[in-house]
Amino acid sequence: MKKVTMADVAKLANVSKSTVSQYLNKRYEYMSEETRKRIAQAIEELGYQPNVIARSLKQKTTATIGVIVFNMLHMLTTQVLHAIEEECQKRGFHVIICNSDDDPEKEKKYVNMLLAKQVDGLIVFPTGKNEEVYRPLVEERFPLVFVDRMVPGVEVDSVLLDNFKAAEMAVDYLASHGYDRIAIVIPPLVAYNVPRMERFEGFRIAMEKRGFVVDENNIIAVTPALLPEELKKRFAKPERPNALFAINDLALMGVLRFVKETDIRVPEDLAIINIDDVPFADIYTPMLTTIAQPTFSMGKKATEQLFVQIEQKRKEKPRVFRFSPILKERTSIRRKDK
Amino acid sequence: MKKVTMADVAKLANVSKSTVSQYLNKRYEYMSEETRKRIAQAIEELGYQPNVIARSLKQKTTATIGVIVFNMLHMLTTQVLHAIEEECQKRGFHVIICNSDDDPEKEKKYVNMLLAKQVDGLIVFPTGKNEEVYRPLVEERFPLVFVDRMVPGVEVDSVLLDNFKAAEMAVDYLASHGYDRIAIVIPPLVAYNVPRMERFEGFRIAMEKRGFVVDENNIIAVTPALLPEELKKRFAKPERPNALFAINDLALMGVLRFVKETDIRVPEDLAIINIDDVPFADIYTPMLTTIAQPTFSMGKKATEQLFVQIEQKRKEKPRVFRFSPILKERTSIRRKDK
DNA sequence: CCGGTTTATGAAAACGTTTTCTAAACTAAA
DNA sequence: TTTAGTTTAGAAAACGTTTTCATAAACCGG
Repeated sequence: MKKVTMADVAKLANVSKSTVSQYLNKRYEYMSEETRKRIAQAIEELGYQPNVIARSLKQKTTATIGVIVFNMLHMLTTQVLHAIEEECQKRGFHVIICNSDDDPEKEKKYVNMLLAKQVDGLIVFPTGKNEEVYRPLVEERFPLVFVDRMVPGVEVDSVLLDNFKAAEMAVDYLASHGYDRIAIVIPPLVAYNVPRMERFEGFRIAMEKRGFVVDENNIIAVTPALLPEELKKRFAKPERPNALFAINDLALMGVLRFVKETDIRVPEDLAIINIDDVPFADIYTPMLTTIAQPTFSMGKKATEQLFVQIEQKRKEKPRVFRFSPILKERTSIRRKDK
Repeated sequence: MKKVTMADVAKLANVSKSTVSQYLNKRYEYMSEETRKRIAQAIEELGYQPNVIARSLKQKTTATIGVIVFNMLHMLTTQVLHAIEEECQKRGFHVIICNSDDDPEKEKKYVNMLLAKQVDGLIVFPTGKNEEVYRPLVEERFPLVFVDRMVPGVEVDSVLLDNFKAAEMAVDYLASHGYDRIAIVIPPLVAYNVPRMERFEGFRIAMEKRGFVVDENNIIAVTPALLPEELKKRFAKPERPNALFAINDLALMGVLRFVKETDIRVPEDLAIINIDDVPFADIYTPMLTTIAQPTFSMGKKATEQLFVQIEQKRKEKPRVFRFSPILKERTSIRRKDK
């Protein structure tokens, strides 16, 4: 049943395959009203569907892009993906989604598979490794954009949060509300995780700018699962922080779990702020003041940028787009006099 | 650069394309160690990557499946998708993701595009419409499975929550904890939304079984955004419910927002239970008792089932897999004596 | 009625594989 | 040495399009 081909249409319409092809590609220029009608009818009658694969082989273009993400379950991912899908939909493109699970090996395998599949471009939330995989791609001007993270040593159009600003926003907001003992809560620092490093650096710089010292004890850098434990230890020690800056939603969960297990009151005893707007922010008590990422705009931009690369083959120097974080003022922070 | 083809490899290795093809498909049977080595080396030397498109054209199989979801942002979707991706990854398949946005027209367009793209199978979270689109597919035995919802009038392998059981679980749990005035919170009822209807029916039946009457006032069927408002109205009336059963996470959000705006205490004045485990369930105060869907198993099953369809062309009668909900007992419900 | 334009169509060669069938080369037996 | 069988490898025809080029038909002014 699935076997009706262009040749069949041609036969039925009494024209050649070439003519049918013309018709399909809307090259009506030199085609009589008559034939056009006959073809249309033949197509209708046979329920003909062009075989996209065959066309792709000829045209070397697939109207498909690949997206590789390092964490499919993360909300940021979901939202950016949503925007990507939407933009592609507008252009008649399809999206193949791959989950590297933060494993550079998988990531590598996927980019190769996607290239073999002749995708027209790639949007990657990179693990941060695999420099040698991406380098040839940029050399070759293969359409590629990074989102959220970068790969040190590879220059590619990238769509990132302005992490410095986000961190600064956090400490400024806290400081201007009278908090002076601010701790940062962050997963373990690894050099290739650019946003993490940037947020940390941004924090440190903002603190210094404000004249605060960053006590080693106030850098809670531990894997999220261990966070409640670690925080408990920290709060057993003297000079308790009076504000916590959680670097992302996972860290926030750790913080919230910790808070729940103690009798610390928020915001009376402890202010909380974090990066990533979470869906329950205004349902939680107190409502959580967060620093949101403009996920939708980021996904849109990433896709748009990919398409400029796809369309104009010659490419200028890669650009890094930094998106401004958005402060969502709620009630987990309170004016407090020193 | 991207132009190295099998012919090039053949030339360099001094063999014919056929032989290279054999090699690539691991048909080593009648191939000397010698040639095998030469080919391997030629491939290595040229950095040859087979063109999957060309192969697909010949083999009429693309190692790609399409997934159409009606809501990309929903957590259920994300999690099921994650499992699907993982299962496909194991089998060397790719997944194209499309968001119908709960618009039957888009959904229809997408299934046609995906078919034209020659995907080997389709997993759909259907809007519930488009019977006429799916019917021919099942006739033709095209690999297809539905997830979460169904399409009335089309019999297809489906992976669904056991919605009756979920609803029953909710009322049983509530009832056995002494709650007797249970209200259901649910988006507007529409016939083609199968899970919604089933949950509602399940609720009604379970209530009757328990000897409770379902007061019309205790069916809060309104779009989630209007929920806080509507609940406020309901609680202004007499015979307030002492327990709320939210049919899904969106309804839950409405409930929680409502609770936050009033001084009703949970669980003292009001018990809450809902379907869909939410990430903040044990961070919220009180911790939320929920009825979780086994999303991962569902995604896995859907994919497995799709692959049995793909592999064995002849297909027995479609099966509906009902997954048992999982009660997550927490503290938003309390023993209470009448 | 005749060359020269237009206008409309078709033949055939790609695209890069897989696959079938045939042939060459080698081996062992006669 | 021939013969028959066994390995090994290649030629060529697909797969379903697009695209280039040639040419046929129709038109048209002189």
